[in-house]
Amino acid sequence: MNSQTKGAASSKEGITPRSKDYSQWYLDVVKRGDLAEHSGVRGCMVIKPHGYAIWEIMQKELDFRFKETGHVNAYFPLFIPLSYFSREEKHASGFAKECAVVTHHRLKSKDGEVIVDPESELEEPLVVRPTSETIIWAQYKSWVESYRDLPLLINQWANVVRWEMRPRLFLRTAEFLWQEGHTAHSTEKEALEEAFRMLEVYADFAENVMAVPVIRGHKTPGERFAGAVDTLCIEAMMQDGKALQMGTSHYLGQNFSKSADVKFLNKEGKLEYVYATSWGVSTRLIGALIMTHSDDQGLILPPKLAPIQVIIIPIYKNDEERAKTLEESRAVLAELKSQGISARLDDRDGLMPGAKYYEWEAKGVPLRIEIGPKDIEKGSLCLARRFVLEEANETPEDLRRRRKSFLPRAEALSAVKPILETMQKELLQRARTLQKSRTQFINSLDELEKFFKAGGGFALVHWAGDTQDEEALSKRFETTIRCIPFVEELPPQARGEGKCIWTGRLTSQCVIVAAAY
RNA sequence: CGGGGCAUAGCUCAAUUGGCAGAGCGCUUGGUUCGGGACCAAGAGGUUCUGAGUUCAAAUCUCAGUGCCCCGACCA
Repeated sequence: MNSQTKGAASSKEGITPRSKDYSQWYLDVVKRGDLAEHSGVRGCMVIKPHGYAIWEIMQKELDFRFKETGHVNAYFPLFIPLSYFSREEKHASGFAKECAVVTHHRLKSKDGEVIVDPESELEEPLVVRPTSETIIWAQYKSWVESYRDLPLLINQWANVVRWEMRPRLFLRTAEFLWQEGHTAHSTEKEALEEAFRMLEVYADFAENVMAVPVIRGHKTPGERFAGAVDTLCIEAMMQDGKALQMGTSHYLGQNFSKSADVKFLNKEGKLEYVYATSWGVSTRLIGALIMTHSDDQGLILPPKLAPIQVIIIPIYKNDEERAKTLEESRAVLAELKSQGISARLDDRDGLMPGAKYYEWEAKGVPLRIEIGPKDIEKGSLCLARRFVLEEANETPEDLRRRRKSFLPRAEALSAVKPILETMQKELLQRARTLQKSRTQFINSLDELEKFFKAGGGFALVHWAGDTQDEEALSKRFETTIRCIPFVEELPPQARGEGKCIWTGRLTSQCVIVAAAY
């Protein structure tokens, strides 16, 4: 109970999650945003239509970027024979504690109950994939013979199961949806380039579609993916100052090709093991979206990810007005659609307009258009934005007023697109400002302690410790080393040499320490 | 998997010492309403998580089980 939002982000800014209990706030946003709920099935969640619509847009945007970088989609089995796991030891032990295993294939009735038929036990248990490296590489063995077969650039959209003990909607559930790319290359250089390229695809998506600023970096050896030579990641800061890993891209070296025995003949006619990468992002991204942008009114969606970008609310007192405003609403709807904007008309009768405002705000719709008799009379439209960037010294009332604007009809219609674009930009800008304001370069353990006691955020520290030092640091501050940022990501004072905060040794390596989800 | 808490209408929760199963919200129907969460009236909705025990009597007490939430360990 000490990871609250006091400090940097205060509720007077209207951007901050209602105070005391960030996780309660999070659940509230998920619920009122109509995104997902826990199902009765242990650790699993139901993604509701609105939440799934967001995922579909994410899929579309990501898939487009994968195709642009030369990848194709395929699909591999859900079940992995247990023996496949024993081929890569580190990988197997990394996932050993969280696997669901199928051992039987039949049910039968006994005393009015349905039981697992003990006679149907499988000769070899099947592991429900926690990730697909092993089964995909078993397949690649028969696909690769020559350097001419490379590179193999394949992605799959799938569900995976990791038997986590503490589920949290979108952030950590027993089953989740994701994409996993698995590529094979003829040289180390090319594979490394691929790993970096895909990390950049993720970073670009996070920042330019999700409006979530990220730090690109390497994981420390202790945090590396099981079986990887190097793990690259993007880390984002949530509104409470905690970090969330949004995506990873692994350089696997020849580990998996050796364990699956995938060799190719190179141009010189020599037999060589292929070089591999894998990379993935999951529905956790939706959790990141929620925790980055939303406020006490509920979800805020960046326009590029909003299944509904504009909601039209007609206002009327009687049948005559109803007919008129609905007619105008439909005309406006058609014009927005012709602009390629995703718009919808809320023509439900019997609900007060105000009730609809609250509902669509909680669902994160970026822009609302109110159409009443007065607008029709004046030939105007009322645009109400879900989010505007706050100005210095602005009162909440001013802010609320500024969210609404009344414009002549034609002007309003041509303002919609620019407003959406501005909102997209400003959401990123606000998140970036928060991230910067809570990122601090720190060079003593005392200061580090103060920093986390005061609410925390990203601490940039010089680090030369090993995995054991890392564990000790984690225990002491209840934080982890999130990543070793690429040099370009660092502010000037964090570049170059400095004393390791833990061992005192001189080092040029700077890391981010933070509490994490 | 370890520590703590909770489980009653769709949701949030009441129910005094063990004594008739309740409210608000939501839902249905009708009417009046509609520029920031409307109002009135009528109505539907329950195996009080499951199983056993104590008792004249259990939502309430006891035991066991299950599920959920919070904290740790683990994690995309």
